[in-house]
Amino acid sequence: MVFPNPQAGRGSTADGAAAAPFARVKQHLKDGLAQGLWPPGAPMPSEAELVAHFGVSRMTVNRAMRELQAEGLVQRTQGVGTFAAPLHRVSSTLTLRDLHEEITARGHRHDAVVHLQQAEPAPAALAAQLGVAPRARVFHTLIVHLEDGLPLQCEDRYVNPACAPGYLEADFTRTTPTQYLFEHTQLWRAQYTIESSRPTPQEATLLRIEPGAPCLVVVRRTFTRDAVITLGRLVHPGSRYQLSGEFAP
Amino acid sequence: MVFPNPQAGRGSTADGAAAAPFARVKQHLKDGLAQGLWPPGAPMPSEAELVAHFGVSRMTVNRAMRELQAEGLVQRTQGVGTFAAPLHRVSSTLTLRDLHEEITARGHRHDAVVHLQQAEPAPAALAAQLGVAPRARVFHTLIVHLEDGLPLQCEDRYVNPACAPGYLEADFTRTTPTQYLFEHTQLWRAQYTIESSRPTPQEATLLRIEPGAPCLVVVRRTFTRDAVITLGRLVHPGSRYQLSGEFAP
DNA sequence: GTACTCTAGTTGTCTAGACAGGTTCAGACA
DNA sequence: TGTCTGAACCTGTCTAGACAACTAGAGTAC
Repeated sequence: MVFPNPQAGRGSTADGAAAAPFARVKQHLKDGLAQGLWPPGAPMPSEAELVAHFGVSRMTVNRAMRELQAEGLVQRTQGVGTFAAPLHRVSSTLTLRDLHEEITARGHRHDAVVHLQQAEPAPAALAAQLGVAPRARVFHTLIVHLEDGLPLQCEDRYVNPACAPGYLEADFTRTTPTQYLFEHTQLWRAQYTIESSRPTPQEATLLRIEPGAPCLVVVRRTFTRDAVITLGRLVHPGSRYQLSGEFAP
Repeated sequence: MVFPNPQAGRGSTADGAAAAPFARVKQHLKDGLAQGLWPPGAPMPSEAELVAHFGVSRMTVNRAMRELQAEGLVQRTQGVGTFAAPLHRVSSTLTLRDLHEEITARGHRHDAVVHLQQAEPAPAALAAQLGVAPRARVFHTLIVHLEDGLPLQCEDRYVNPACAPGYLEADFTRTTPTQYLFEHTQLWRAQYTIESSRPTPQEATLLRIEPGAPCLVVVRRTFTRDAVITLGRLVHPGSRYQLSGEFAP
């Protein structure tokens, strides 16, 4: 079994020798993987080998390996061994932040205009998606969010009354539905789709964009352990909004 | 300090008592968090308390807590304690799969039409983004991917020749640039943005859509540890393509 | 040749104890 | 009143050893 040079690609001191055992072992393995010392699928040193090589206890080596496995860098099989993971897929944690947070984090002003906040009978298709009886009353809000006065998001949202009975009394000029639902429901699971499409005529008017302008549309459904909490359609002018993310091993 | 009922919300047997110590402790804590027993910011039991309550060793409790921290469910501060994490952000791992994989996984046929595969001098702006000298030669491909004969993605890509010298010789009707670069470079970091915009006239023609049709545009940059590997603009007709993802604690 | 058993090697898990480093707060002291 | 000190408590880390579960391959009996 081969070992990468612990000094490669880093400063000369304060790491290879003096560092804590766990950090030393884990960094050594990450370095080796980054350098391509163990190509995808290749067997990596066993825990016993690393114990002997570093003079640390097996628990320490085991923790390093377990964390690399959690990070998707290696694959382990009991009774067989540890192998460098086949190439990391380009994936990333995409965070759908609360819009209020996002705008204020940019140092801008967030305003919300509530166009609709009422209970109404759900059409059959919507009722099915929310998991309520057809024609049952559901809560409906239509809110436009502005960043420094410019419309950034049109939020059309239906809420299951059973999950958030007080939803119609909330003041959505002071808090966002996202935040309200976070605080008043037990969020358990969320689904979303992201697509590009044209706004409806109403959305175009509310967002003050031309009717055919491309929009980034996020449809989000959130669930408690058992029921659907809310179904939201978030429409953003393509010219004013983009999602971004990053991935690193 | 309070403890949730370990049986709540689950089947009656085979878990609370017989399960392995580590799994038992971790599930207990996750249950309590899911039930809202420790609201965001509330102090959770200390390791010593959990050791006494479960009759396990501290290493076991520590591992459970450390993993919950890695999952973002709790926050820990040395000398202070462990606290339930403030609101779980709705975040999710968004996987940008290789398009070939994605199409074949749906049971459809994938074809690629290579419109351009050549070296050309990089304009200043592009050179800066790729980290090469202005007017240096870079590799350029323009490929349209089709799903069952229908254009699904227009892939306009620039590649740093230093990272993938053989790029121009690859047969991109048989493999995708994404896959080629995965196999021939040391991917280290990736950035992407997702936005909605109109296609360029050329893209509209290649994708066989009307000029003003909304498109989902993903711009992706990938890096080795030191250099930019590639810069790609992936344009998808909004009517034919959407991203989706899911989040669960 | 086939089927079985045994063994060496590997990861998975757990324990009991130890020390280090950090925070908080009460109490002593000036 | 203000400041320092020390105790109590917390997490962070590491060790040495143990047993369990699993796999792959060598060897053996049929």
